[in-house]
Amino acid sequence: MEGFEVLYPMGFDAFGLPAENYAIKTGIHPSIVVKKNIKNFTRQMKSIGFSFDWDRVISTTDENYYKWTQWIFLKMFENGLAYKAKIPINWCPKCKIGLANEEVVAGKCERCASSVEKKEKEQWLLKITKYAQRLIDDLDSVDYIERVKTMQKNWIGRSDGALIKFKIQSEKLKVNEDFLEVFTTRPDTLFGATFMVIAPEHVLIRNQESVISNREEVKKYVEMAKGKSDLERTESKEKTGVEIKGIKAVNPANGKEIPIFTADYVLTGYGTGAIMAVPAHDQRDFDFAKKYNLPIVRVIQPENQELRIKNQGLEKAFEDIENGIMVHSGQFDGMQALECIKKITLWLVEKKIGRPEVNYKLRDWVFSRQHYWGEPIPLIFCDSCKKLMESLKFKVQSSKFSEGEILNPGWVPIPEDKLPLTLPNVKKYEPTDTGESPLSKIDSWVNTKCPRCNSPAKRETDVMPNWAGSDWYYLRYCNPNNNQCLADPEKLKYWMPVDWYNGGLEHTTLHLLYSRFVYKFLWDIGAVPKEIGSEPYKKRTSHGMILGEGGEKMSKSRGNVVNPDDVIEEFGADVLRMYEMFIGPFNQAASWDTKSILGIKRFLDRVWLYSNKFKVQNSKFKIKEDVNVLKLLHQTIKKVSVDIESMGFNTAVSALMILSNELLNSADQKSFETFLILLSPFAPHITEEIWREVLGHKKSIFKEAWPKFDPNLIISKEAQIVIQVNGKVRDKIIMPAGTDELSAVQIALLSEKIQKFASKENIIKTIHIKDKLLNIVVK
RNA sequence: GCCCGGAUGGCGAAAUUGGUACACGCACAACACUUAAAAUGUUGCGACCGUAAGGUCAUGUGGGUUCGAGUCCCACUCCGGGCACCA
Repeated sequence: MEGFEVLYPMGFDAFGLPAENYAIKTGIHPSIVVKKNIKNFTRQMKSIGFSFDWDRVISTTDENYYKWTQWIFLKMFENGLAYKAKIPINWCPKCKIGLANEEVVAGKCERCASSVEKKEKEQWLLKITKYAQRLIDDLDSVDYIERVKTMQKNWIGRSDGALIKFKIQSEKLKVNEDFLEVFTTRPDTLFGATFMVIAPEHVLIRNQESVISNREEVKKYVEMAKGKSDLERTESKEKTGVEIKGIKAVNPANGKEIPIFTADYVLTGYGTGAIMAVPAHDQRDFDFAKKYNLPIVRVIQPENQELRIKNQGLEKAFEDIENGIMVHSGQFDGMQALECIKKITLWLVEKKIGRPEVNYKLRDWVFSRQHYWGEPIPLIFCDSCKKLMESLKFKVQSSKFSEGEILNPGWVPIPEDKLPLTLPNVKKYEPTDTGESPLSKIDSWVNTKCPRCNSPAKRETDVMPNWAGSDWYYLRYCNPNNNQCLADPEKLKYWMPVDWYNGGLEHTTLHLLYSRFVYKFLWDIGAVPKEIGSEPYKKRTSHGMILGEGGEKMSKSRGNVVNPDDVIEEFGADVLRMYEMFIGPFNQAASWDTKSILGIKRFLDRVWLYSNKFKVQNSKFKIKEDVNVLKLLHQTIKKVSVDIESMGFNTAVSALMILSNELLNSADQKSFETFLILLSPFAPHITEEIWREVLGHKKSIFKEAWPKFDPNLIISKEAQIVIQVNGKVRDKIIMPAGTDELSAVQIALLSEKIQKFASKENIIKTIHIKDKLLNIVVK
């Protein structure tokens, strides 16, 4: 209605666990269920009146779509961004299947309640960490709600610090044998490191096994830690750990021997999987030191004398680096802690015991799933190619092999012209008892020929995670049926980047970040035209969830699901739409309340009733234009226009109601029509009906131009000034617009109500905000 | 535990940058219409004191900054989202 061409697409992304689990339960093939559900969702969305472009619908489970999802994976492989590594999966020893995190409830298998273990498995990973810095930096160039930017930045989690080497020596031999490397953001606290903690998975435990004197105890602890998820390991308030006896570390700053512990609050995935513990200045280390009675050495003192006295008790770690002075730190004593970070890092480099380092929390993306219902990974493992690669060793760089093949010897990509690699039919959808995908049971599919050397070879049987399809769908919407490439570059240039992307907040760190990564990769390799820019989405907003009555998430098991079909049946689609918009702020969760829906129904009923006056009296029904109503009408045009842009739908509806309360007594046809146009995006069905059938217009209301407000009609000649005395409201006086402070005070002092509290004599000062407020401060 | 949000009448909520707290709607009550009910319309509706005029107190809790705080700062409580294999 404002004259723009708008691409507003809808599609279906149905690979993943829910469809697969349904198939396991019912034996119906996921593709059949997915088709059925898509049909139903489409019918429902159409009945609500969404203005999607139904010619561009895509489905990530279609062969013609996932052909390109597989193509993207091949490109990543080719460019060395995909690699195989051993990654633990959740393993249920009784069911003999791998479990998703969601299927593990409090460390137990959701189906059989036995304890879940970690099992190492070779899986494909994507090097998203290579893009970490760009994913942070480019956030400055997009218009995302602040909350989303913050969450992404924290998730990627850049920290600047230092890598420090600690020598390890066996207690008996006193010989330097090994070393432990730690990453720390606080090298300034090095002198305060009184012990070290390593993750239970740390290689040091294996490497030093022969000299560890309490081997059994350590092993037991390591086993126990295997059963816990990262979340469980870090969430427990009570820290646990075991000292690794028989070896010690040496603090390189002061040469002191310090004990080494293993504790599950240190994770392998972050940093080096080992930390130097500085109990005086880190709360977790502090709690650990208290529990195991370890020395706590204060190396930073509060600068402020008062704070210093308050802090002497050492009941808490002192983490305030901004206001700290170094103590007990040799040549660094007396320095500002903040400044000391730089100095001590330089010193580490000089002494060759450390160096500056940037670390990210972000981990590489595990891209394998041992399931059936996903895109097959289009790679083939060939033993003879592997042997050839190994024999070539140093010559491979100048060879015909891609980076991916060099990185993953023996893995050969399927030629692009053989895509899509379609999912074969299976009879059973459960993963196998080895933890492999059910695809591994289909010999005719697994056994194949190497596309490179024609030797017998085997297909990869893992499939891709659900995210794979949704990483690039915005590109496909621009050109949904292209068989030659992802999407025609000219079409991409026309539509991309996405102007406005709305989605749930729960997608902020995973889907949103993954898709930005994949887009950047495609942009780097030229699969997406350079002109579009390095970010796929210009603007990102998020909506809240509609909860069931009583504030709980709608779910079948709770029996509180509201079916839109029923609401539409009883009240109509427009009432449903407007109720959801009116329910509360767009970005906040809201509970469904069937009672409140009546307000919207009454509102639309009144509109309908009023419109019929124009019909009955054959358009002769006419009332003089009322200046005040006209002013309100133009204020509402402004309000509704602004609110739609900022997604203040609840206040836009409220503004329309306020206008209707005035207008629907006295409106002439012209004003009423303007009101209808304002209402049309909210209630498209009823407004179109009135527009054409009642008012007799030939063209659709949606062909009308969006109304513009007249600024002259909004300006007021008078203003109500709130008069406060000492900040308390004592009177409200109407004054001519633009009254200055002096006159306002004079007028205010004439008011009896004000005279009770203020007079010329006791005024200390006055604060005046033009046309709004006057505050008189008295003694 | 860590990261990000939120808390305002009986209820959903409003309050564009610190400037009239509770707009709009629901529920409730009274009245009108009706034989009656529903629907519709009109009016009232934060708490306390007061016939009223008016006053005092109120935006999760406790402190602070300010002429003035729902809004800013500090500490805390509770609730929601995320924590990498639900998507």
